[in-house]
Amino acid sequence: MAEATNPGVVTRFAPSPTGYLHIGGGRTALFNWLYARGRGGRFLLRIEDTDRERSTPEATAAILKGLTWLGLDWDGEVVSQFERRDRHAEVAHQMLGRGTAYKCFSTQDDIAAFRAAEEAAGRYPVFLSPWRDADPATHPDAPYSIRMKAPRSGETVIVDEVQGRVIIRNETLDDMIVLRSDGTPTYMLAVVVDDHDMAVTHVIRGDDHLNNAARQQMVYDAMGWTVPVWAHIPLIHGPDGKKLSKRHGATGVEDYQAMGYPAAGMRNYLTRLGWAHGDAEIFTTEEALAMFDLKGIGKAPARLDFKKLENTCGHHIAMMDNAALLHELEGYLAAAGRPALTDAQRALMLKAMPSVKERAKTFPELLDKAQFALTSRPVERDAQAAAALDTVSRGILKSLTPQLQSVSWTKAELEPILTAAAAGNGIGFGKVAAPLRAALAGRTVTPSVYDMMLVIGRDETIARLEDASA
RNA sequence: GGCCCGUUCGUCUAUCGGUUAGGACACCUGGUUUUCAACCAGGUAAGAGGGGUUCGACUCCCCUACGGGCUGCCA
Repeated sequence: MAEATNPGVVTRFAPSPTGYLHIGGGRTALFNWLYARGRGGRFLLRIEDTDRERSTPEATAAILKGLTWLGLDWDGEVVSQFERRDRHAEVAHQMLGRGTAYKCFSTQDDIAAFRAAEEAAGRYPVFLSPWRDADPATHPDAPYSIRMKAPRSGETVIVDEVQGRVIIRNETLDDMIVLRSDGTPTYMLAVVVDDHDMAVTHVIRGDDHLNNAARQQMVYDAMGWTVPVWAHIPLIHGPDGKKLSKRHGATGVEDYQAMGYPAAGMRNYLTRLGWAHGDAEIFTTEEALAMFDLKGIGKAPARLDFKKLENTCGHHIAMMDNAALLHELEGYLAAAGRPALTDAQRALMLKAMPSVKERAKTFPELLDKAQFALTSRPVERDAQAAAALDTVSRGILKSLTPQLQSVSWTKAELEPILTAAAAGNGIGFGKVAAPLRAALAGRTVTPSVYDMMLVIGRDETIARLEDASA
């Protein structure tokens, strides 16, 4: 273990339910999960659904589905941030009582006017509320928001496990609103209250929150709460180095499932993207759990590389258990909207697995390599296969069938027959293998001819040879 | 505009002041082979630019360039 186990660790993943689970979010969740689980700690899930306009139950369901597919399980119930709004408001009022927050009667129009005037003058200062130090006796009977009374001088230091010491001068930060004039909490307040109440010890999230951390830390301080360990990780970029967006194609975790990448491979790849532990490249989830630490996270944004993703997935498909592979393959079929396997195909697929899994990087590829087993007579032949079945070849295939009737169906018994056929016709084995592939699979690129014969069995083999030589 | 973060082979990265700058993916060459894949052996390829500090900088400091983020009564 890179670090001692620490059952006291509590991490969380806190997405906004405004779409499906973004691949970057999936990686953030994975890092949190690895960190907590690797230390015997807890991993919590909170849905930040305070934006009622954009939050949907469908999005929440999609996020849970994405996490589940990735194999990331969370402890306890999923927390809805929206449902905790009363608690947030309570804390805002406690801040008022502590003198660390104040009522602000400036309207949004006032603020907009202030900003417009400052910008016109070429300045971009923070908004300073005239109500910050106002005598409560002068408070009008009007709607107000609650603003944090942030320090106006000095600096806030964020000690971050990834970013190091980040110093923000307090004068660059305004008195952020913690409770809106309609009584609803803002995100900045809600995250802090929730993380505190949920006893989160390590906040591992995208570095787009790094600046926010300073203001959030002020809330911790204002309430006298313990600040969690911060770890702001760089975002993932597309292959062109730009922030990952729709135009890069796949951005949702569900897209990757539908493209046929195995979850174990995704976990490995995503773990390794922006994190390193020496030369470790291909590892199991158990190994990742043992190795993962915050120190190994890089500060620069990483780009998605599909070639490496595929290579990583190929290793995982090859090392996966056949039955587990079949099960996940069926999950892929459903996710991709492809027809499910019949019982017969399922049995054949399982039988074919050892001969195809070492040559596939994705599920579509696995299916394609196993096409010989999943297809049924009459076998459809592509152009090259048809060309391979010339008159001479058909004659050789025809001469083969009687011999195949009686041998025991093992590679050891089959091999002498085929090599003899080649030798008898004065040709290399490759020249016999080509028409055999064409007859058995309808293609010229297939797994080993012996593997195919053993998987589909004697009767099917003979029938296909007869079809081809007729 | 202000503030914050980043920059090592094409890509992911190792290095934590002294290395022929290492590994992986990709790519190229050769081998193996029953086609393809896999596999084996080689190879091409890197510390953004400029100043410092130091006996010595990829490593520490400053500037510039480029990229990203924040700058909401969004999250």
